[in-house]
Amino acid sequence: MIEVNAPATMSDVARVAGVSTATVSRVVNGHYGVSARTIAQVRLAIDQLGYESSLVATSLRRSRTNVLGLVTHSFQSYTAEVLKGAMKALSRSGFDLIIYANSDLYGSYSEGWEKRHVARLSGTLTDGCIVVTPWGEVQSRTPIVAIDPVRGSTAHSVTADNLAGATTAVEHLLGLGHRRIGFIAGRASLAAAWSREEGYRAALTDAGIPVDPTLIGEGDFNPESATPLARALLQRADPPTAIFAASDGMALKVLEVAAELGLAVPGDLSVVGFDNIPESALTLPALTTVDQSMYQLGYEAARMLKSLVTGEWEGPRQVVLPTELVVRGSCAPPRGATRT
Amino acid sequence: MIEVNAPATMSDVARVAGVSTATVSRVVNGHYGVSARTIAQVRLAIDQLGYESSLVATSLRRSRTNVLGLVTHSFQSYTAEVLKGAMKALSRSGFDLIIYANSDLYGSYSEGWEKRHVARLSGTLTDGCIVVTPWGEVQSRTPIVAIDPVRGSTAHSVTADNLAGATTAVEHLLGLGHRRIGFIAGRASLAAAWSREEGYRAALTDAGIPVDPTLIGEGDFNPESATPLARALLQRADPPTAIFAASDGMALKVLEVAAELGLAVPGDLSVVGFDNIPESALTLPALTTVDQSMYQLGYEAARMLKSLVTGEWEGPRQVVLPTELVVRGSCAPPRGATRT
DNA sequence: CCTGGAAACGTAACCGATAACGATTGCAGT
DNA sequence: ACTGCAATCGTTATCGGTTACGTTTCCAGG
Repeated sequence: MIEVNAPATMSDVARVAGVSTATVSRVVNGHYGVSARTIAQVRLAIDQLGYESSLVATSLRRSRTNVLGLVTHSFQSYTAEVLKGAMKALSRSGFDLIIYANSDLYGSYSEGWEKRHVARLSGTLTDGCIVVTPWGEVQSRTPIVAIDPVRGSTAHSVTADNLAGATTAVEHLLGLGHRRIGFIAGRASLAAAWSREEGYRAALTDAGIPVDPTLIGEGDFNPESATPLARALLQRADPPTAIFAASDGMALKVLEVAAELGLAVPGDLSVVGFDNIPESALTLPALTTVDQSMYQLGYEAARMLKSLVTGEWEGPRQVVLPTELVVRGSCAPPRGATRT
Repeated sequence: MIEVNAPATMSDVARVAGVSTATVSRVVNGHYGVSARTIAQVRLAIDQLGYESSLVATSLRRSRTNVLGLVTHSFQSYTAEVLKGAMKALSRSGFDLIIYANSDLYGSYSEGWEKRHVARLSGTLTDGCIVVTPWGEVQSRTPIVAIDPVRGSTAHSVTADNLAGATTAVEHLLGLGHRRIGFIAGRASLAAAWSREEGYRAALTDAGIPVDPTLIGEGDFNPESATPLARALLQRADPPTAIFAASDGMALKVLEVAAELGLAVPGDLSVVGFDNIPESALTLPALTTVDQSMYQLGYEAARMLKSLVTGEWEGPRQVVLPTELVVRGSCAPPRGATRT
């Protein structure tokens, strides 16, 4: 293999092999209609020049590119899990994955980021896109699969069973004897946030406890949003004995506020989160939370998108994956209560 | 904004605005030579059609694309840290980031993956690439920055101060009174592995302790490689009282083997790792290790690559970042020894 | 009124690859 | 030798933009 300065192009290969670019293209793509001798010549030239076909040129010309895109608002620890799962689903499938992050939009909280990202990719580069936690509906000429879609979306999506997970979490607190349970909600437009709140309401209602709207704080999944809400809940004359937060990030902030106010966890206050991010195992006490496997979400999303692109998807438009309660140290019976 | 099925192309905009595509291009790219009235017309058409320029077409024609690439062998939890750091360095710089993962190569341990990935991107899509832990030298027409390069590489790179980190780790063990310290090495071709072994040797030599080659196991950073090596070390007639592993992944396997052999950590055996991956804080006992900030590595690599592309890089070819010893519970003085 | 030159804009080649189509070759059958 | 049909291969238009270059417009100055 000869290392050249400028990367070899298809016409370089064609010149060296003494054929036309069309023939090189046919060899590269395994099309019919090339003699064995010519194939060998072209292969040789390709090896000599270290030729690798340009993703860009191929994408521009072809309708199918065999590349799937993934766009995300920001990179978190769970993003790596999603990517791992997606790559597992794609391994040796012939589909490559491109993750695109725009430097202007990254980290800023501007509406419509997912549309712009997808538009940039789906013009010609990718055959379809996975969108992680979109804030709005995303449309595209090519298939889209959302992980954690917006509420009311009928588009293709993969999501955890947030309703059941939240119900289980609150039932866990109820089982410990809690009766006044606060809730810190997520970004209202997201289906995940809505389902988790529904689970909270359902568990209480099923236990015959009326839902007290003043015990619900309107967070937005952004951890910082939880701090003032937790403060407000815990400084009331009649504070809740437990708080269920719609995400681990927010639950961690609840722990911070509790420490700041001199409340012992789980002695004075029980806390439950949702997501099971790695950090929640590291706090003291470790956070009881609801696990949703981001790996699994990534895996299913990629599998679904792949089938959508090839036109062989048979499953439902919306895939729901199970969740699991992870009991750690942040919950205990309320003061002066006996375990029911 | 009208939602159309097929994404609007530049000639669509040109037709609607009643100008040529060249003029649209000039407006989009802010070039001189367009009247204010025409600019307004074109802007209007762009908004009406929801036009977004095609990354692919632009890349193909232009030499500069303002997109940087990042390629990695696999997605790990630390990969997200690298990405976070890189995006921080790139935010509002005008450079976007593309991460490319090939489904054929992913997870398989085939030589030359980094070359193929980079070739795929640098043909035309990106202005430069960050390569995370390459296994070989990577060449390209466009600038390359390696995170954790191969040994002996003179190319641009960012790496942690592995030598100092390893030295500190072993000095910590020596300070506790250990004299027979085993070492499980990493993939020999990587500079990081070599430096960590050098640090191990240097610390021992400085303490006047001869290096015993039979106490060194040849791992490859793959956690599984450590299991038989740890077993061999610990089942000797004269086992070491401490083991320093060149990565946390391997150190965690050492803990497993110790448990399997009925050895108490840190009572019977002290263990130190390297990397400070999230999991090392979760084990019982938690792993003492050397922290290298992957966030910082990603940040510096992106900053360097950006400057390299714009031609304004003034710093050294190789950037070295400090490390820090994180003392947790996996180390104690050896049995029957007093702290020196 | 005429000329010169800059500003504004269109035309067309081009980036690297693909694919429809046309041209050439080889060979079997008459 | 001639026809006919495959198999093989080259030509060329094309994907969506960018840009060198040419053309037109417009206005100031002589």
